[in-house]
Amino acid sequence: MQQLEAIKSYKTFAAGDQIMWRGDALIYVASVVQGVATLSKTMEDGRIQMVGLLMPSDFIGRPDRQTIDFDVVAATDITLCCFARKPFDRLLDTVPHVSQRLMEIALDELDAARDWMVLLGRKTAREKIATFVEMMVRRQHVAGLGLDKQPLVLPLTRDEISNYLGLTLETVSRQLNALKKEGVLRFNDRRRFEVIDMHALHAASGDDADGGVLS
Amino acid sequence: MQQLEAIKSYKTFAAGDQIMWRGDALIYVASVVQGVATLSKTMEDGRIQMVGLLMPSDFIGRPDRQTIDFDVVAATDITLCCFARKPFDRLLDTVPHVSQRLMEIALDELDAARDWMVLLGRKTAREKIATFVEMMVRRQHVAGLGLDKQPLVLPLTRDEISNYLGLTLETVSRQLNALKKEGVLRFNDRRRFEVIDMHALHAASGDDADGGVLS
DNA sequence: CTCATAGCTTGATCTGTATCAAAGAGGAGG
DNA sequence: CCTCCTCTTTGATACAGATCAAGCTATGAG
Repeated sequence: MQQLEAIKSYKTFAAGDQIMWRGDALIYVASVVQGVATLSKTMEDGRIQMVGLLMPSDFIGRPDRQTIDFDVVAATDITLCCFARKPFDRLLDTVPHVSQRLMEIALDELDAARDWMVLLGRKTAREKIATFVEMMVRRQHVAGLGLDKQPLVLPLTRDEISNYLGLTLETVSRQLNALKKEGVLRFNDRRRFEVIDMHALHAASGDDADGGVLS
Repeated sequence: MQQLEAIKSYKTFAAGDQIMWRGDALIYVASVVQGVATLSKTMEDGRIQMVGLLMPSDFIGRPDRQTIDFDVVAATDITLCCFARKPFDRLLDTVPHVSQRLMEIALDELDAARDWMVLLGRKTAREKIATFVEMMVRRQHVAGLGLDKQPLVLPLTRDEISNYLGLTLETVSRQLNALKKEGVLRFNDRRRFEVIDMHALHAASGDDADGGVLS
């Protein structure tokens, strides 16, 4: 792993910056140190679908692939820990443990993508929003913060959320405000919120009871 | 690779048979020799979303994962080439080429899942159907059949297609018949069809011009 | 402090797809 | 050849969410 240390460097981007363009050569791989980035695809006529959300500890890059097929954009100010592609690939060939870890990451992403397919194809607007908020809660807890760290942050605008969930921004706004009115969420400002009724939130998500969220 | 030969066996299933249940221990990995199987997830209340379609040459199984999180069902009669899990895993540790190939497969699936997310989240019913039919054309060509092999087969019922595309069976039926009426497709029976106007089909898919389908 | 602007909310209306309902094939088994 | 039974088609209607259209509210620049 000392070899990895030798080739790493940090890069920062401001909120809104494009980190990589669809079709770009993948000249480095990186992991997110702090901040949030979005992976998204745009159709010819401008319709956008987010296909992933990168948060601290997430990884960008794919062994043996030269390009990526989506845009990567900084949603907030973000710091990446980057490894130049060439030496990283060499490392893969020599250290089996690294490539095993990458396989795990790829399979985790695949599982997440499939869960998202259920959300996009079959869930109602309400269920989509509840699932999204629950995910924000879970991921911000995992990010080393205490279990009762409140308020939490919505790292995306209403418009970005709508592109993640396959909705319009108006529908996102209405559903979020409905959850507020019902006393499930409380907002300090547009970005900062607290979950008042975790049980109701989960019940609204359409997911199996006790997915282990509260454990 | 002789080691792989030594541990393989064939299994067949009839159309409709459940091949693996969600949560099942993954006691073998397999590749599809012939026939089609579906991967799908069912919500508590019965809503179903297909998250993948296995056709000849596709692979089931994931290194280092003990269970799967979706159902695998035979859509047609199907033959699998199976490898017992334990010896297969041992092989992974000793033959790097195999695990590289598995990584490629996982990344291909991830790309496919992300494309499907765009379809589910942003495409209209018409675009979904056109994309699906185009995919059937492409995959049946790849399966070693001549480029002009017609008629082609729809290996799924209208109901199954609706679960793949995030629609209802009625909408699938209507859209398919609309394409027929417009002279884009021709049906011999419910399952066998020909593409009359490939260009119109592609134009209706919502995908970028010339995705290399016709080349 | 004031303005400009990007993001958000809220209301009215429209529409694509779901839902509900019923009847029409096609194939398998007797 | 008839009879189920499953799959499919087709029509009528309902509704969730999109679209269109104002306003509103933070925030950052000047």
